[in-house]
Amino acid sequence: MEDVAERAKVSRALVSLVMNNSPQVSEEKRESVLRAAEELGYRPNLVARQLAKRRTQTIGVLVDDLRNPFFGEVVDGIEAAAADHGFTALILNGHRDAGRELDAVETFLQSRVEGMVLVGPRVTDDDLAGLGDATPCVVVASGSAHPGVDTVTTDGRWGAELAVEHLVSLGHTRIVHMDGGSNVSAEERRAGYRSGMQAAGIGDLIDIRAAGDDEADALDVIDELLSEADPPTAIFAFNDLLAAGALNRLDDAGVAVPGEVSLVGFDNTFIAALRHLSLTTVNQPKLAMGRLAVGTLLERRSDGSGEPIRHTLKPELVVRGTTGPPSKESTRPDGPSGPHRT
Amino acid sequence: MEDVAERAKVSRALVSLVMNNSPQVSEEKRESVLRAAEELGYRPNLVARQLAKRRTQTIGVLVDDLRNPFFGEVVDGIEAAAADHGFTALILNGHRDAGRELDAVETFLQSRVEGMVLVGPRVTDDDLAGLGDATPCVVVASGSAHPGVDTVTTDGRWGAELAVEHLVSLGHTRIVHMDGGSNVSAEERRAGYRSGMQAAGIGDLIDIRAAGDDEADALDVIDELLSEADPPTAIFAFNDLLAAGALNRLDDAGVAVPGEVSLVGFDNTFIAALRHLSLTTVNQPKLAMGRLAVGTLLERRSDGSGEPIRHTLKPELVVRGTTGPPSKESTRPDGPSGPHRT
DNA sequence: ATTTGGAATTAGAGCGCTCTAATGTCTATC
DNA sequence: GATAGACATTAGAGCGCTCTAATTCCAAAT
Repeated sequence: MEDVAERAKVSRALVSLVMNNSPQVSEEKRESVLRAAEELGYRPNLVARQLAKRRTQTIGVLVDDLRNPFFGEVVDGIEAAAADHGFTALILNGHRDAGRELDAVETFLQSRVEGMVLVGPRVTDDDLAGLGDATPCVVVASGSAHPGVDTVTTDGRWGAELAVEHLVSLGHTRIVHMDGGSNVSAEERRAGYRSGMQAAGIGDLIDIRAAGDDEADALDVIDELLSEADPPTAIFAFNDLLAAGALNRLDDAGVAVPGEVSLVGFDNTFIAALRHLSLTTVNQPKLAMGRLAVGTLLERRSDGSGEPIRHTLKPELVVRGTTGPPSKESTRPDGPSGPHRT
Repeated sequence: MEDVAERAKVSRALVSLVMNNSPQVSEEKRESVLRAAEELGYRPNLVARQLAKRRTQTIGVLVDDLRNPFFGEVVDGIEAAAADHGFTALILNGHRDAGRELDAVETFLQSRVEGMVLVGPRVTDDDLAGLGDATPCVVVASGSAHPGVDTVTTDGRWGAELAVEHLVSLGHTRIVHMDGGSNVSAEERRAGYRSGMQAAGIGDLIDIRAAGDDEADALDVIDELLSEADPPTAIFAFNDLLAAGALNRLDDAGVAVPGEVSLVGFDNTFIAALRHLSLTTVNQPKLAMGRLAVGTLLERRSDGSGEPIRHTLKPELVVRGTTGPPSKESTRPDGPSGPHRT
């Protein structure tokens, strides 16, 4: 910069003004500075600028797992919205691990991001407690009750109820939920599954199996289910990836879907839409969630403190090919309408 | 920091030493500084540190498309290796657009990353020319002839030959290649398809259709192929996503795979492994490529200049369920062995 | 010719840290 | 008791930029 100033025969300050294209610099000087910069291959140092400005124009984006296409889409929404407002999104990967997430958040804080959005984080509210105050923070897809952070979620409970309702309307009663394990969203969807079952009068058939949120997590559970005397006629999986894993295993075992078992996922990632999977699932508006998250962040920045913002979007059911009526022999005599007593 | 120093009754310099856990500070002072920092909620400012150190300990990672699971896995490898060496990976998204990629690279440069790895970039060598010298740069998966950048690729030509060979060995001759359009890797795979066809003595049947690298890019091409008088018995797609799109469309049209048409993808992303797709494809060692890229970067950093490094990994064919022998009526009378003359 | 006001330009301090060189503090040595 | 050497600590400059306040410049108004 010094060199540029010298070459253009102006002061450092003037170079700075040009670089920030301030309107109050004469055309003549502007050009001469630009030329000098060009000739010297000068590239402003963002680090120094950030320090001097005490602004980084940066938001931190923490992603739970880059391999899950769900997150890719949310991040796309975030980046687009961030760019619209002149912010750069700094993406870090949580690798499905709360500890690494916390490290990432610490990195964000030390990097002085002007806000951060955590997409599907696994950290607890307690962890969040110490952090949310340092900089605005919005949690996407996971939800949080911590008053210091805002949230953008889809109503997982509602979504789960939709799934159960759909299965029930097809005639299913023995509906198992493969849950999300330690995933933060798991509880909500579990609750939706429960209330859906209860609403259908089959609360006594509630059957939840601990699974997870990755393909591999489905394998053991499916094996277990198939080995049982009275396997379910329908499975509601925590997410699409888990459902895909289940589909794999069911296929291995020669179980027809939806002939013998119906299957519902969650997220509506692009893999669910693949014709050959054709997975019935619950849609989350991923792009919109990303954009909304950034919107919320900026709102909070200007607004300062106040009540935590809780955006809850309504998911919707997307019926595809993995759900159908239960096969004859596995339907219960009294059907799905009346509650079952043992 | 000032405050911490004051509170701990030491100098700013000492606080700095503690924060970088230098060995040459007494246990007593260390604890008192740590305590003061804790009490004040002090968090070192990475931006200032980077400026003062004139090191950022950061590498820039440019990803072509976060939605393609291929990239997610490569990035996982990069991050792991970067972390091993004390670097933070700064991820930016190219959104499948050369212009945005260039912006991202400019951001990296201004942020003074100590190296960058471009994963599947679409920028041309000319664009790279001005940038590679500013900081070490390795291109992954796309390849580059520019002497200023190193590359980590799989041998796309070889992979394409494997695919063609496989199809030929099954008895196919009318093998169409749906190419990657403007994707940088497209040319190599095209060349492999060509030489594979020629090696099999069916060079006259070479048939390349411009497609792309996303699911949606497959639709029109499939429609076109199906409307032709003499549709192919096999399709070799640029990548898994494109193959998945093709599969969708073929399914729509009621064309059996592999009954009527065989299909081969490229990348071996996790979607290819889904049983219901069961896509025959060409594997790229994604994690290894990521790690290797970082290794190469660090090598270059210490080594300084020299010959460009070109790591070329051998891909391998993964045979799954979308390939089989051509149906009787569509096999040519003279079979796949002898060249065809018209 | 002098004043005045506005625009263009610049000097210089400061952002929060690190780093070198200098200083201070001990113990071991003669 | 003086000196050296090792270690712990600190002063202060500097990283590359921005920002405020001050200065310079110039044309219009007096």
